[in-house]
Amino acid sequence: MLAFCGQDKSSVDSNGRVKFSPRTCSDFKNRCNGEVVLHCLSEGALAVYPEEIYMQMRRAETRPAEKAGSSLVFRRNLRRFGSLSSSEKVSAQGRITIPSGIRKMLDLTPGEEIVVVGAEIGVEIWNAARWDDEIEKINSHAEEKGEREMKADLDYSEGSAGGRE
Amino acid sequence: MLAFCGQDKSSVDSNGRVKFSPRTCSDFKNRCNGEVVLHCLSEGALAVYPEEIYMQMRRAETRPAEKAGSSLVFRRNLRRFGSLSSSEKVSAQGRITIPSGIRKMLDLTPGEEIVVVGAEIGVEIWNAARWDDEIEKINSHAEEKGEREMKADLDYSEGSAGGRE
DNA sequence: GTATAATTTGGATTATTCTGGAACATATTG
DNA sequence: CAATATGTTCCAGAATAATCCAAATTATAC
Repeated sequence: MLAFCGQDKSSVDSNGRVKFSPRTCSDFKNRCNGEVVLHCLSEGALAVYPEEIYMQMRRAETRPAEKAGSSLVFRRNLRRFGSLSSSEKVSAQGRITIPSGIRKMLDLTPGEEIVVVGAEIGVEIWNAARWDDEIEKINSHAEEKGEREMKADLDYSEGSAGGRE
Repeated sequence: MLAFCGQDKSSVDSNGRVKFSPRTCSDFKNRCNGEVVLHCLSEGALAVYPEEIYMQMRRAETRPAEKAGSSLVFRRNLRRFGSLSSSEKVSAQGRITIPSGIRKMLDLTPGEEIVVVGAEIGVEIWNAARWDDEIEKINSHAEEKGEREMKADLDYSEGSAGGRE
């Protein structure tokens, strides 16, 4: 059975909390016993990853201390992941509290309509309006890519009489 | 005997559910005991694949966590497959529920006329009007390709008297 | 240092939606 | 024409979502 998939509409409660669907809850329960990392993405959503997944993501950075001494780009990268990530635990009621510092940044303030989106390795929490923009971008990109593939298929047959294979 | 072939007209019930034909039901029963993955395609239909088929499709992605940390394209890909896919089980009555989040996106809202189309590795659920457009596109593409092939065949014989082979 | 207030957290209750199944109607085949 | 298989509709039970409230912890002021 697929983990971390689908979309769930929800909202931020008056205390800045979000409740996950039962599906998502059990996915987190199974994978990491509810131990997650919240990470603020530059595209404007809050990623929620099992702790282990986040560790893998950061393990990609090797020898950070050495690089940090000489590279501003690298220091800013450490800073970005450090300041915009934090550990949380999904509560017994299946809720997490969004850190107040990043609520305004992501339009996830109390009362806002949100969408919890599966991303295979974890989920993402989007402001509903922002998600509409994002899915539109994703779809139009995929469409354009498809159109180009169809065009290439026609051009291909022109170049090789008898067709492919 | 061919699996996942042909077309069946049907409709979406008041609760957003679709009933498969007995043929399609037994195809899913045989292949995957009814465990399927629904995936929203960019061309505007809902693909229904046996879970194993979908897993093969996605196994192409290796080391997803590491790539996700540094690539927007990669994150959007995870997001696309994650948010637009979900596990379902064909019920004892041969029905599946279309996730509400993707109903509007695909014009598969309650009451809509639909067509369940065989696609060899699984089936696709199309809004009836959209399916008419799609089959038109498929046919005209094939026609155009045929025309170009015939033309290329002429050009070929021009260059080498005696024809090919 | 203590008491009060405010904020946060966890839980329980109520209302709504969803799911599965049964019953009935329709179509098809022998 | 009858019998079987299929499609459709409707309803009851269950699961889920939303709201509200109480307890606890923290912060602040005196």
